[in-house]
Amino acid sequence: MQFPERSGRSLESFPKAPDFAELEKHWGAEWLKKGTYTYPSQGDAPIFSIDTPPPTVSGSLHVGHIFSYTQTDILARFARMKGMRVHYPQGWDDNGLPTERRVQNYFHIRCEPGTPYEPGLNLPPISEVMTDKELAEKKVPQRALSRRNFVEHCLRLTTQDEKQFKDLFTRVGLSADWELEYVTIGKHAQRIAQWSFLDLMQKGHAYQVEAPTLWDCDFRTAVAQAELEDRDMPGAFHEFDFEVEGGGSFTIATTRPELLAACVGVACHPDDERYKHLIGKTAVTPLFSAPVRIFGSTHVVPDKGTGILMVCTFGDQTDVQWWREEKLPLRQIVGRDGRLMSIQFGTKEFPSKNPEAANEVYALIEKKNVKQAQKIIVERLALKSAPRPIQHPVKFYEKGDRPVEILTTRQWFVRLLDKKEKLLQFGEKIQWHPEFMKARFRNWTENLGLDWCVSRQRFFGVPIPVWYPIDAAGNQRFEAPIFPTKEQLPVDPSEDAPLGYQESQRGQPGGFVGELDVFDTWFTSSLTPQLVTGWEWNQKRHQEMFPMTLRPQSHEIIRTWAFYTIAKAMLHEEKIPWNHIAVSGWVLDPDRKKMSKSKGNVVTPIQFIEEHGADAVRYWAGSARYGVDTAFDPAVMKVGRRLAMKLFNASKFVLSRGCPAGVPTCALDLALLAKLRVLVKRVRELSDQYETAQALSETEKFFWSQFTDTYLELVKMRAWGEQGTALDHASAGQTLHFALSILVRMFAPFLPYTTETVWDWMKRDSEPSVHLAAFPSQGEFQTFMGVDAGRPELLDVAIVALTTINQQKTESKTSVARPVSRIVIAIHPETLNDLLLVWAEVASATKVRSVEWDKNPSMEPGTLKVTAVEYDAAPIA
RNA sequence: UGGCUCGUAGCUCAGUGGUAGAGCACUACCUUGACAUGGUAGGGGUCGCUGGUUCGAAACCAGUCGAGCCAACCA
Repeated sequence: MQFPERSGRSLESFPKAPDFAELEKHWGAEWLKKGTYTYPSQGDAPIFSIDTPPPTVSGSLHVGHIFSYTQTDILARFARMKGMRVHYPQGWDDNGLPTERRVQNYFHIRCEPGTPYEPGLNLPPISEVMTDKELAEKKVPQRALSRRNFVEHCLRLTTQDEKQFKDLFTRVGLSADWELEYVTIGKHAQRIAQWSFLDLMQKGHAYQVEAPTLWDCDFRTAVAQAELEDRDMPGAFHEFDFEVEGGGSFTIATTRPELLAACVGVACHPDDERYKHLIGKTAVTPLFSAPVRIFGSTHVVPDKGTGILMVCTFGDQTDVQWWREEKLPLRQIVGRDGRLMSIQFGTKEFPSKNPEAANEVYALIEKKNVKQAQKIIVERLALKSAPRPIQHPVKFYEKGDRPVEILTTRQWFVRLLDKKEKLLQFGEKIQWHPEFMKARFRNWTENLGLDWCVSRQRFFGVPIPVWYPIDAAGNQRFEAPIFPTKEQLPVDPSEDAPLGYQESQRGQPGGFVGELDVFDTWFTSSLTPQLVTGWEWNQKRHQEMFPMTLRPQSHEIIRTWAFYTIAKAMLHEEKIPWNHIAVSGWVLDPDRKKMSKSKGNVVTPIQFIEEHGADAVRYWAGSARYGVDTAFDPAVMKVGRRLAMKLFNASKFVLSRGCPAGVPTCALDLALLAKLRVLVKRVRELSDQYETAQALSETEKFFWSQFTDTYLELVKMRAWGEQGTALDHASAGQTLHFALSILVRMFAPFLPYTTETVWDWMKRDSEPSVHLAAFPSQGEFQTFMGVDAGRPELLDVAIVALTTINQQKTESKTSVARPVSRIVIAIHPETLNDLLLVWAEVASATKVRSVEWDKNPSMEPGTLKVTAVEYDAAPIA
């Protein structure tokens, strides 16, 4: 079957130079209008569903967003062109601490539950009211708002931010289906998250407990293990003596002397000759004279500090472990605000052999923060030596400014520690791209130390759907929580009353109280697959789409997002959430540091889209392999722009030639098609394996080295109809149009604007967008030209001849357009036989009028050498 | 301390057993009827280092140095 006949289009009818900004605007609107990327909910074609990362809506975008989201888009476009039904939603993660903090700063407000609700309150951004300088000088406190007012302001700002994100994502050509847009604070997301909780409760995976919990004193909330990071901080060993009951003493070393009042035990290694005689005896703390038990533990490292140490509630996680194992008492002194609480020595909880002295000392540190308390305690202690400064890693909440404390609080947990093996098995069932990223998941899962704490003492989040009854005596009965029904969801227990109660019973004896905590933001984020399929609220779609096809994400959140999502799918349905996970690398600044807002090295993407065009920016993103960190380099965008420009110009040439009726018959044309056919096969395979950067690289290489720089030059005269027969002319036209159609579609996933423009020039009215066209296939070649009769080596030898003669001209410092009156070429006889089949094209492209062959069997086959050359006139001086 | 990744041209990166590659940058030349946001050519690398396997190693193995990430350690 031939390529349909059509006449050429005059060159003047094409735009002289493309205006990328204009094209982006035009096609962006057109695709939206025509629903080009709308999910086809009907049909038998396989589904390609993407669990897109909802970016944190924090007001600023950087090139890293564009980088990874474009890589996903490229996969989506490949799948769509391969005939799959692509389900490509885009969500926004607007629930959580980063948003809360941004809202606080933006409006200069804070949430103070209990503040009366002010209907219709609509504060302007603080920047419109006063300058940063005024704000600092006047020390204006943040305005306290009710939770409802606060959440309203959060929503106002996130809506505004989301529009910015959407504009940028649209501009860069993401083929997301905007009808599937979602937000993680929306009603639907709340319903999904709360249902997840109820399901976990019912299956016995969730529990609440009053237990040591990681706590951030600034945000005043519990945090999870996955949200911690180590920071290297200065500290100091302080050495001082404990007395032993019945005589004797020993010296302990600690970096946290301020916790002395919270000391509940002393530990040494059971084999340590220096201390093992003390095991079982009772020590007495200095200053507070509290009796504490001395015990042995193999966890103690004898050559660290003094080899004997105090256990406090709680200095670190080892303390928690010892506290549990040794059943030590609880003496908590640090409060939720990071200050020392009021306590009384000489009580059952805080025993002391000298309560008066103890209380006197404690009065000095009461209500002080940890740092101040340390200073005071150190001054009072009889230190054995000057504090010995050290540099040590300290655990911080990743968004916090002070080290986390460990406090005993009532929190909700999801039980995971007993399911490590199963989680690992589920991780194995998923295909990781690249494969080695699976090791990060494995590593994290194997080393998991705590169950997942899912409750947060914050305001802008999904409320935990629980109430607690209040008994007749006015006690809250946490052990008897009341849950909503599925139909009630979503609920806000602080505003809605549970079934069977009236709102007036809130806080009353015999009534109820609503849970105030909200979920960890990952609790909702880990449900994105359920959220986009609809889960219980769209069971048909959920059935056909779960597990989803692909989760794209970056590697630093494998331990959170990927991990929790896998855990949730496993706990709820015993399924993996997706069949593939593709992990993108990071964008590094030129010094190879990760770009991040806190480092101030962030590059905003819009300026690069303006400067180089969206397709050029996409080219940069598409050039990077999955899992590989890439230094930010605008030079790559320039290359992308050059490619787009070349595609425009080559298309103009081809389309200006017309496409006469006929079939490809010339050896050169058949050779090109044979090579193109191999490329198509290769690129289909590569894209199936998520190796899209390689697919782009090979397509691009072919385009430049086999098509524009060479074939187009060789075929020109024949395409103009100035060489060969009418059949030869038709062969050229057919080949050019067919090859262009193939190449345009192969570039379409990478350069959607450029290719759509070219496709628009070449397509018939009835044909759809290039992005809905079929990706090139072997079958298409079969239909077009039947059996593959092409000999690829003929194009190779023609290119070698063209290059060699051009090289000769360059060495002569003359124009390549200069006619050659006579040339002598040394060549292997067999190579000559091939070259003669395409010599007419080579001669016309190099303007050689007369050639003499020096057949030389000692020449390397496939090469040739110019031994003499004469030009028409003297070289230009 | 353990796990993973990386080390190739001035720069950004391809290349997993067979004569070291691309683009950018650099140099020279050329306005030729798709394209000067172009074209034709050119110079430039002991593939971090040391051993080993192999006829043959940038690639495989062992070790080593350096960089990054994830975790462990946190008294």
